[in-house]
Amino acid sequence: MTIEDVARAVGVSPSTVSRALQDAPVISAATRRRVARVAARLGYVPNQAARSLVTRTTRTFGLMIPDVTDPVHGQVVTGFEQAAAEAGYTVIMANGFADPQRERRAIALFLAHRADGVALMGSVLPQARVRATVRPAPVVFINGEHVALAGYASDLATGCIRSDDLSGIDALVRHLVEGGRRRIGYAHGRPSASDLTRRDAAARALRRAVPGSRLIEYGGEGWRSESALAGLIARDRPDAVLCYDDKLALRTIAALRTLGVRVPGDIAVAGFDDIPFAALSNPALTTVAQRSEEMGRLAVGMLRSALERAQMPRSITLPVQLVVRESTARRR
Amino acid sequence: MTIEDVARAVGVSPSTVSRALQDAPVISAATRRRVARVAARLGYVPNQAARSLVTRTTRTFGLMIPDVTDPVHGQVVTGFEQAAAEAGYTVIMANGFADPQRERRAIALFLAHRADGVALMGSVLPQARVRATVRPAPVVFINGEHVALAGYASDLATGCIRSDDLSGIDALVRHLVEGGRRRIGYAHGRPSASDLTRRDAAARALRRAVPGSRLIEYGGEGWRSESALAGLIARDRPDAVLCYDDKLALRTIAALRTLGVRVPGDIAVAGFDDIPFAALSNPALTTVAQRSEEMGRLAVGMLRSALERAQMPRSITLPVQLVVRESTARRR
DNA sequence: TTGTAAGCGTTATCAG
DNA sequence: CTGATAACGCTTACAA
Repeated sequence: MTIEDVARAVGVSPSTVSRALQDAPVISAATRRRVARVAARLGYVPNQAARSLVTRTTRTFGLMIPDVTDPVHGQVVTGFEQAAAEAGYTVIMANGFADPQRERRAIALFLAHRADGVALMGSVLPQARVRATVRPAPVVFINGEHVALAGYASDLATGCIRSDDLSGIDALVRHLVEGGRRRIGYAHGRPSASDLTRRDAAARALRRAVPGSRLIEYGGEGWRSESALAGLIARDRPDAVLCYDDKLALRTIAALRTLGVRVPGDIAVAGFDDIPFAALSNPALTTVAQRSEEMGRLAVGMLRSALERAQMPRSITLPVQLVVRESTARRR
Repeated sequence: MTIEDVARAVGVSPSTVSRALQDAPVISAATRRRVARVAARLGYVPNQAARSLVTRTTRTFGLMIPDVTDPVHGQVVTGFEQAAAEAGYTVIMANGFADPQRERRAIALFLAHRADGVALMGSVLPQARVRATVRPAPVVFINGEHVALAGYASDLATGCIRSDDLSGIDALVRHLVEGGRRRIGYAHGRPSASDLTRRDAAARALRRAVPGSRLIEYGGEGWRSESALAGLIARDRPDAVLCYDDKLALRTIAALRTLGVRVPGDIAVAGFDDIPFAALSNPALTTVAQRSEEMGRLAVGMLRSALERAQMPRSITLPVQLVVRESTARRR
């Protein structure tokens, strides 16, 4: 079923059908209607590949995420996909699993499909180099995880979106200290730039809030299981533990419970992200809310304006919000 | 950067480059190497659109899910995407949100992109009609949700994948009854075929296990918020509530907790799906484990064999497994 | 083993 | 307002 079949059926030329289907203003209303009717009856759907070939545009965005299974990533995908669909773009998706090899493969995929734009979430690749590879298509980075980004380093000046982890962690630490917690620990997630960034942010915030104190670290390089981590924490009995993210916090709370440690009675626990289950856990989890879905939408927005204005918008840091719940409640 | 540029740079014809890059056996090893080197240096990536146009195959699968945000869907996507990548397929993704209109749009998208195969998760559209539309590309349905599928009705004979909800619910009900629970309720999720199926399965299982008893229903048509639902349950005080899925169960437990109802002390609560957070909740959630990731992989497998053998494999019902945790523990 | 040429299904240009 | 016609970038007979 090609445009030619439709043309024959209507009794016009292929160009007329093409124009009619694109609502080109030159076409007569009558023809447009006839063409539309016949095309619908025949179930004709224009071949995107053929169209892309000539228009040199695919109306496709490539989206790489580390792993859809993570609730945060899922929300970013949702926001991205919806915004893309609204703008008439198709999304091709690939999981990168925070692995350089797989990320490169994902990018090659987007290149092969000539995606009009590319969004990379949690990419561990060097941003400038990626941009050079994907050029001329615009690339936006969402919460980049390239090693060089750990700690104080910063994203490229344009096209990067990230959450304001520093403020989030700072608010969290202040909240903990105000609650009378002094010995504060940080539970490491899998090694990553953002893990280090959050750890550093916590250390600084703590030094500021409680002069002379030092952040205790759990996990990190020699990272093993959550239960091992919880064992460490249970033995050490800090006043509070700040976890890399909500998933880890929830697992830690569960593991502590099996060890007979009460949260927040014995130890306060906080997470990061505000995933849907943070509010449902028992105790409900204190955390920092990231605007994940908005990040996805924003990425599409940046891509579109880069395409329209031929210039990538400046990088942006989204504000986060401290969400205080039960897991850090003051000791009775 | 086209195949012609590469050809010129190497000093051969475009066809030679094409063959070399595809590892066609006819090409000489020397040429193949030269072409590969130059192509890499130039950063040449074949244009998929052009390729599809002539090969009449896109190496692309369309995947529709109701909403990636749901953990179960996320796992299906992961399995699907991985299996697809391993087989050299690209995934184009669209959210259907259990809305016929959006599902049709998603399918139109797959059609436009000439996806070699299509997987629809939780589709609310009539299966046979969808098949007819997408033909000749194969379509697999994962946990179809078309209204006609509610209760006892069954999927098409080929290309459908679903979890054995009936056995799962049955095991759940028996477990509850063995635990001494007699007055058993079912908490409805959003209206859907699987919601009805599970409700019916629960009703039958209960009649079988406790002759003369009747399943109490919470929510359903006049469905409101979880807290309203929890209010209903708290007032009615059944022995146990079986929830449509884990998300609902977790929310219900949280809401009951704020009402001062103890789980499982006062009321036992069970879910369905075994999402990752089911094991972490407090109390840990009794549920039925679905093999979500495997469903995704299986869908790709079915699509591939349909493509290779020109015939869609028979429909399959995946076994599920009862996972007993704290939320349905025997009353002390 | 390599080159030539046709054609995949569209759209854009240029006449009419 | 509509119709020819030439690309778009690639693969694949067919020839050499």
